[in-house]
Amino acid sequence: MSTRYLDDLNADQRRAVEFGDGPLLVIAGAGTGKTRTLACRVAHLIEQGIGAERILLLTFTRRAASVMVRQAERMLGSDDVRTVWGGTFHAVANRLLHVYGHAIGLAPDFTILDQGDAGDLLNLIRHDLGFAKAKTRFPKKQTLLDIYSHTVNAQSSLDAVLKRYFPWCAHAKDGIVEIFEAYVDRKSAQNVLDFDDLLLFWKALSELPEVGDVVGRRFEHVLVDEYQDTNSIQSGILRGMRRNVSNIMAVGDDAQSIYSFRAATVRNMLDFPDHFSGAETMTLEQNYRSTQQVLDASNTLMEQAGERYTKNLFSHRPAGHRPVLLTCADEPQQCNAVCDRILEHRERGVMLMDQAVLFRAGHHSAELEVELNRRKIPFHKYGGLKFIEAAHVKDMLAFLRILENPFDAVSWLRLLQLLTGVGPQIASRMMRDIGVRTDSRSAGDCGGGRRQEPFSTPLAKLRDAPPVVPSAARDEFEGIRLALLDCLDPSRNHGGNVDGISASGTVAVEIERLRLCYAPIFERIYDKSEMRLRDLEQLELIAAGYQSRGRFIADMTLDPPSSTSDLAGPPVLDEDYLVLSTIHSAKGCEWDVVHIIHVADGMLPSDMSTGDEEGIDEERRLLYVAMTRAKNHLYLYFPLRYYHTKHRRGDGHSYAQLSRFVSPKVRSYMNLGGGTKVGDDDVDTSIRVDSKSVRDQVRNLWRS
DNA sequence: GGCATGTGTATTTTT
DNA sequence: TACACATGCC
Repeated sequence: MSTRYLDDLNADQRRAVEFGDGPLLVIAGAGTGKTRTLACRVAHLIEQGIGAERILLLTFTRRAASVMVRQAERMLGSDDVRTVWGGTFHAVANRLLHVYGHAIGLAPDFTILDQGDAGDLLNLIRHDLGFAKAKTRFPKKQTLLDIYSHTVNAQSSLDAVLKRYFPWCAHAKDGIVEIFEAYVDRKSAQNVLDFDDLLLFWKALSELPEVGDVVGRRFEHVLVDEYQDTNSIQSGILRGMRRNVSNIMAVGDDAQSIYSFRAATVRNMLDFPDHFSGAETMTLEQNYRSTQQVLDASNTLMEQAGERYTKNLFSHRPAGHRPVLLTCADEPQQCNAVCDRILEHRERGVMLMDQAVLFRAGHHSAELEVELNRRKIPFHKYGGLKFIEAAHVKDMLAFLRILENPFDAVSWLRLLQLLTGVGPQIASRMMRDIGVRTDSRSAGDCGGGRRQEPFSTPLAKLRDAPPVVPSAARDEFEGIRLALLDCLDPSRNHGGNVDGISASGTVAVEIERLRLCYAPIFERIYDKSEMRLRDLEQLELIAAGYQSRGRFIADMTLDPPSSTSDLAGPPVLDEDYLVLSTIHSAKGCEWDVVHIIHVADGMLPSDMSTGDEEGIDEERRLLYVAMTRAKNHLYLYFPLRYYHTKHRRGDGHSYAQLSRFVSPKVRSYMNLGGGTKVGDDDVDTSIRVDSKSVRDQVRNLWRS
């Protein structure tokens, strides 16, 4: 028996791995080997004779799950581990609901609305109910979705959510209620679930008397990563899942809780002993990632937090370099400084892949990206706008979603409106013609869990009694119609659509077919269609790896390709590239060299979050997360001056202030430096004063 | 009435 | 840059 992997653990980690039955909470600081501990736990459980398929490993991203499974695989030297149920709450919910959803009246061919789709649906309702032209200001689709989502995820009343987080929308409460009602109805009529529904339905499922027991007992052990970033509904799910079997291990770090906008709450960690009786708690404090210098600065940062945290990380790694705070004249200089440092490290042998640039908001890297391109430094960007959010990619997925779920009105609406002369009204009429209901009354019978035959539904009507089409759109519509029908034609498609499993390679074939009819529309609507066409080819390439259309669509929705340039061209294996990432997306990652840019008040903390203490505390934790990603070298960059063209006020620039988090005490653990070797004479340090008016001036940049 | 087109404006973080 | 809204065209 090869238990060699246990020898690599320290005493605390080992206790966690070898913990017996019952609930366990592990408080694991940054870089304390959390991932390895979880992976070992998985390996250990399997070695103890627990079937891999009886282990549920809930992580924050799909990638985290697969990393751990691979590690466990290596430890055991076998691929037994593959059948572990690993993934995000949402992905697991999707999988379980396909199996057990019928128990709560869900047809198994439901499709999932991503954030954009959900917003579109809300917007549609907002228009239908006449709130778009109301005299009083009414919340927009994104705000509506945020309110809805927060209410669901925090499991709290609409009143409370409005009052606490959206006070400026409180006046519209009645209308919001009306919209939410319709939203719920329409989703059910269309056989679609949004992200929140996945959790909501899973929770309901887990709480059912009989099926809930079956679902819960299916898993002997439940392991949860990043517990500090779970929300109330997720905690409810876990309690539902552990009514009969009490084995649960949750791992988290209260100092790294950065998802309160998704209603995540540290309370889940604090309340763990109440939620799971008999729970034990352990703490991991030895950091293996960073040098003591990086930890000193990070620990000091957290000392200022409103709440005191009990952990203090220590490292036994040999002394390294002090973090560096670089003051730059302005943003262009910041870009130069970052590039210079990156290349310096590269020349000293640090691969680009072992370096990362981190920032608060997706667009903070815009200028840097231009400079990187100019200097021909390859990079992949994580977070921010994604491949999947591009209009043309969404169009193609809408085609596929209609094939999967012909009642998906959001997708129909999207597609039909691509046609010339077809807007919301005509599209709705056409949908009614083929039996896709846009209102709240259910069209198909979704109860009973019986799968719809592909041709018993709108697609049959599309084939046998096509709707009337405006003449300008006739040709293009006919193209779409034939393409959709071709995709479902058994003679062309190796048996077509049986139980959602199409014959091998069919999804890719479908995309290829659909692209034919989409191409002319595509070229009419979008410019730069060359670039966009490549995206569609890429989509087809990804689809080639899938057998089931349903799986493909679900994966693209729940776990879309995270890096924009992942898809830019054919992947070259030994290609070296720099990582750009939002801090949120950098969670759980580590790099040899970390560059944090825009460490200025208004950026970090974001002035969107400086309203209350809690918000500011979370921003501080964000900087903490960013800093603790560094293994050996940590750089913080701060531009003194921001140029702004948008609000033409004064001379077009204003002075920023160093982030309030980088206090004198924190600075005392850093080396201070100018941004660039060239052009330092441009820096007028005398201007850097603690003046209120300066601060206000900066704020005016983003406000008003 | 309904759609295409132009203009202005606001842009955190993600499953 | 993408979206919401207003205007003008069929």
